[in-house]
Amino acid sequence: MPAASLTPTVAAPDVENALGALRARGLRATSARRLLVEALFAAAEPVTAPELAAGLDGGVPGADLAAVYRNLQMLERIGLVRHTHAGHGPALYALADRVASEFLRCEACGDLWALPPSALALVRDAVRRTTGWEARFTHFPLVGLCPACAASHAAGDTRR
Amino acid sequence: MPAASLTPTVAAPDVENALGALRARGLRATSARRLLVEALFAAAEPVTAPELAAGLDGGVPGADLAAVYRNLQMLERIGLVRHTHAGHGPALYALADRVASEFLRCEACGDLWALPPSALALVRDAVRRTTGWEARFTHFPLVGLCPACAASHAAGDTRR
DNA sequence: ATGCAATTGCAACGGGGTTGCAGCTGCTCA
DNA sequence: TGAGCAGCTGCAACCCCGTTGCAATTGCAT
Repeated sequence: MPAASLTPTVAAPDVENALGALRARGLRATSARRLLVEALFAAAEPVTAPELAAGLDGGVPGADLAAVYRNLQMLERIGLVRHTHAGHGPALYALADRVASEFLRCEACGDLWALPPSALALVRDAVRRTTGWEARFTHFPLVGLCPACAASHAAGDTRR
Repeated sequence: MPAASLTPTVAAPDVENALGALRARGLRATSARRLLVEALFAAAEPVTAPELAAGLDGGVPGADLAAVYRNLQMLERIGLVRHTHAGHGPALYALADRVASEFLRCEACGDLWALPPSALALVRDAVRRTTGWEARFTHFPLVGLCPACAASHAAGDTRR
């Protein structure tokens, strides 16, 4: 099943509002979901599902990873949440209206840059002109070498 | 451990030559490796490790997946082999001097395009100019929407 | 309050790949 | 030619990231 994260973004100013968005769609505002949404609002940066599950243990019953995944998936279907694949590790989740849309990941040092959507407009233009594709660097990053690694690589670097 | 597949490509005209490249580095040309290299030479397109292991059962002892992975890794370190991540499935391996260097993957329909390295020169230029990065679409593809999906998406598509 | 479908929590599973280790085997050197 | 010994193999167990099945629970509309 392809077609992921192409849902329009939904912005929620706060936890109550986000839960309201669920109820409006006939979904239930359960305590597990409240905790998850609170954790997402509390997170400064995109976080992994295990991190979210770990952070959720403010509730007595241990936060279940499977439920976290299910709920993240549902929140993403709704448009409240978005995730990115930043390398080989687990995906990073964040409230949809918070993510700085575009990512670059360095293949050599692993560094991840987050850029405002406008920053790569020229790149998207070039892709459109030369291939007809509509490039998106939100769900999967643009991969390459960051300036530092590109430099050390151009000079005959001696790593390894 | 980042830093993958940045080794310079090594071309081997045939199986004997490839095995020679191993010996030249103090590595052993074992029968398992011979079978693997033969399978790679026989493959018309990039193949997965499980496919390689399955194809290797010309030898009496069943080809071991773990050994296949270890040997692919080693061949890649040497520069004889390269792999690409074409979506969510397993990685695709091929002889380094055979891969059509650049890939585009459609997030909506899953389609994968392979383009000659020159095709994305302008894109790499745009990336370099606007970010200072050296983009590479060989190991991880450029992700976005293919022309068809971009069109149906622009029109208010009703999928889902 | 009551009913009942939506959810949870737990455990088991699945794909993709890595690792530990005992035993086998290319390769080098006498 | 064959002995010695790293370098490998094959097997099984394991790890990570998620997903799924299912019985028990719980929102929430009535």
